[in-house]
Amino acid sequence: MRGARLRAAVLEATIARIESVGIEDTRIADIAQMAGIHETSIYRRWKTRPRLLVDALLTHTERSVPVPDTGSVRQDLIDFFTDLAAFVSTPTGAAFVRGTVVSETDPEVEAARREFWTERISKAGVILDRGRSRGEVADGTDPELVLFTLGGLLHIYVTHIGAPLPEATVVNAVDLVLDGMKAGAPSAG
Amino acid sequence: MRGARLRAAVLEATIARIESVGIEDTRIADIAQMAGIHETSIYRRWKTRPRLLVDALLTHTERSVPVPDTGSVRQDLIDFFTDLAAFVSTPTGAAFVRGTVVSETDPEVEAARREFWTERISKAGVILDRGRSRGEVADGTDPELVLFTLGGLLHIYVTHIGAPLPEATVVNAVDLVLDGMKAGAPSAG
DNA sequence: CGGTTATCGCAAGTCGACTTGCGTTAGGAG
DNA sequence: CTCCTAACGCAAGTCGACTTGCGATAACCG
Repeated sequence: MRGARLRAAVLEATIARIESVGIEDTRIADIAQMAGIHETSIYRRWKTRPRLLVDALLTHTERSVPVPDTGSVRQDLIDFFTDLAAFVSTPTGAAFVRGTVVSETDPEVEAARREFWTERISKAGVILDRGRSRGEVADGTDPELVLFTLGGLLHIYVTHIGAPLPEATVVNAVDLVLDGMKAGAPSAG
Repeated sequence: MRGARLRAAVLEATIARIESVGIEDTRIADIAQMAGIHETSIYRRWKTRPRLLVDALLTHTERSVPVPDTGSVRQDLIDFFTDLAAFVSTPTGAAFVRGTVVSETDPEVEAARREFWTERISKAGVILDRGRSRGEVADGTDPELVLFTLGGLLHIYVTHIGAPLPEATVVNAVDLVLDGMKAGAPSAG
């Protein structure tokens, strides 16, 4: 076992461990044993535990960033953030949100984390763009601000509230933000 | 040195260490030495490092939660969150926001963290209440949702973006949220 | 198919968080 | 002022993250 095969095995073992015992009790010694390789190989390739966790979580989540297109900004935003809320409510999702934060001052993890979110944000940006071309959204609206604001709500729930966040909250938040974005609204921006 | 005096000395040493070498390089052995007490005393009283850090940060920040009252919801919100943004941009502030996240699955820290934020949120809630009684804010508005949404924006910036967040962003975010709250707005709820 | 080399296995060790058992003393109760 | 007990000092040890030096080999290259 070496190279790409080893990497795949370790990543798979990492995800398996996170999902079975939680991210806290995921020892790299256990991962190594489960992957059938030596502990040292992990440290030489990933350097630190946070990096391995982020790499595993990132690789495991890369797929499936469905950006809805229902013809309504409101519905698109609700769908998108309901999906995100669902993901963030799973053990893996919560682990990812919190786990990336744990890294603290690690430049590598910092970069990976930023990349992950900015990618998601920019992809979701088309929701706002389509809405604007449809006349649903005011011209001066900053897509990034809207997305970060909505995303921040989910984020603070996971990291500081701990509560599962009812679906109604997403709808309410979208409406809250949306009514300030509608073309007919008085002073949006 | 014992009891309350010991506690004060340890807390002071902890803050000093955080501010001089950063939260990452703050060893409890160093804190013990700086406070002139033994390492064991810290572990017996605080149990874990995160708990000590949170306690120190919390005690050190307890004061000064100024809730503005300018007569305008918009200005009140801008002032409040600009202050919060400033705090969160300081080393201690960022350490607190991120540090509380580090705690992960510790019930004690979880509780302290929740208490900290809910206290702030509830205190700031009067801003919305005053606004509603003034007719600036729609009746159906959920103060908590608004506060968490705005707070979440700051939070995601600190934890995932890392950027200092320009003052304009606070203003824009307040306007974004506010225009969905105004009594004249169509569907705020 | 033989040679090169980066990658891996293995052992031994560092470092910091955290625990435990026991002796000692501060500091309040009476 | 004396006694009592919870709080502290100290030593020794556990555990997991992370490092390092060296021998072994898998995998690509020719």
